[in-house]
Amino acid sequence: MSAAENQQLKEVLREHELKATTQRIALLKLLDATNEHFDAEEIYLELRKKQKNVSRATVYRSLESLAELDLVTRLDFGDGRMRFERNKDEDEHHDHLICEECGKVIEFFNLEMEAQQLSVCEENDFTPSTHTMHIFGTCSDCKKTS
Amino acid sequence: MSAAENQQLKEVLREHELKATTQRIALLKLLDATNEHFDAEEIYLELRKKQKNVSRATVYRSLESLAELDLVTRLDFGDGRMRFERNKDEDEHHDHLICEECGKVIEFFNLEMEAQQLSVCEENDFTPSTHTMHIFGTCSDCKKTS
DNA sequence: TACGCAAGTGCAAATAAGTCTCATTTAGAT
DNA sequence: ATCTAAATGAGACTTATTTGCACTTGCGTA
Repeated sequence: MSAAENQQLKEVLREHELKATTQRIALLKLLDATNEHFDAEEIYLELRKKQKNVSRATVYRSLESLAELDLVTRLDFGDGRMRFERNKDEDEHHDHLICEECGKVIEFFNLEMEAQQLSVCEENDFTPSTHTMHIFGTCSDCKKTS
Repeated sequence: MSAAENQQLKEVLREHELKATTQRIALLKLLDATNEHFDAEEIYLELRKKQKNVSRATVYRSLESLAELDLVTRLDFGDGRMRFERNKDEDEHHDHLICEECGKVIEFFNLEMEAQQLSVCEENDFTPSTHTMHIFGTCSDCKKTS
């Protein structure tokens, strides 16, 4: 509810030439406040739970605009729906470990891997724009349980 | 049309405890013969074009069984449909460079990258099963054109 | 502070990819 | 040649996402 946070998000939106609507602000605030990787439906339900009136269509459309402007990132874990994470400031790219049992997502960054990616691109005269590296498997918690 | 190829594919299927149906043989033969990364609909249309009678449901079901047995690999390039490639013999895992302009897919293998992945998994006490590494960007041909 | 209008929203209908049901067919063991 | 579990075809269904269109709202301007 912080007015300061609202104000800041309004500015972020305007800097990117998007109208600062209550729906978009609520959406950004939600993503800012979580470490989870929500899908569109979850975002929709969370916003509703918080008494924000918003429609599914708006959630999808907002996420699209925000992703285009790199304010959020689309994540595809291969299970048929897109997930979204807020692009915290201008921090470094990270990749994901995804637990196939509990769905937990662990973020990681590996400099050497990034370097290898660039070298692969050079070898193939390929100009990279983005990349995704997902490792699927079993997390430590789930190993204990099983 | 080679009877020898048919025979070989029949055996492959049987070794994996799948009935060697004409549909599955045609599907495998198609994937064997191409370097493209077809999606289910494309596979369906290609088979129809070749006068093979097969239904969409069978394409999906066959691809599922074949993927489970590692005879084909599912590829998710994040555009909302799964693509498939034949798992040539028992060769090494490879990753993909995907041209965002022409859709071309270049396969690569990088030993150092695979090693880094394992080390990331260890650091996080994570047991990997599979991974995907996709680099999106512009291929050399498309760079020339633009 | 009120006005205008393009940008944004809500709703419901439309798509798109993939899955499921069930009656019919077929591979392959006997 | 016969039998039966496995596989298939047709189409209905599901789930995620997109779109058309009438209505609303930010926000620049008077």
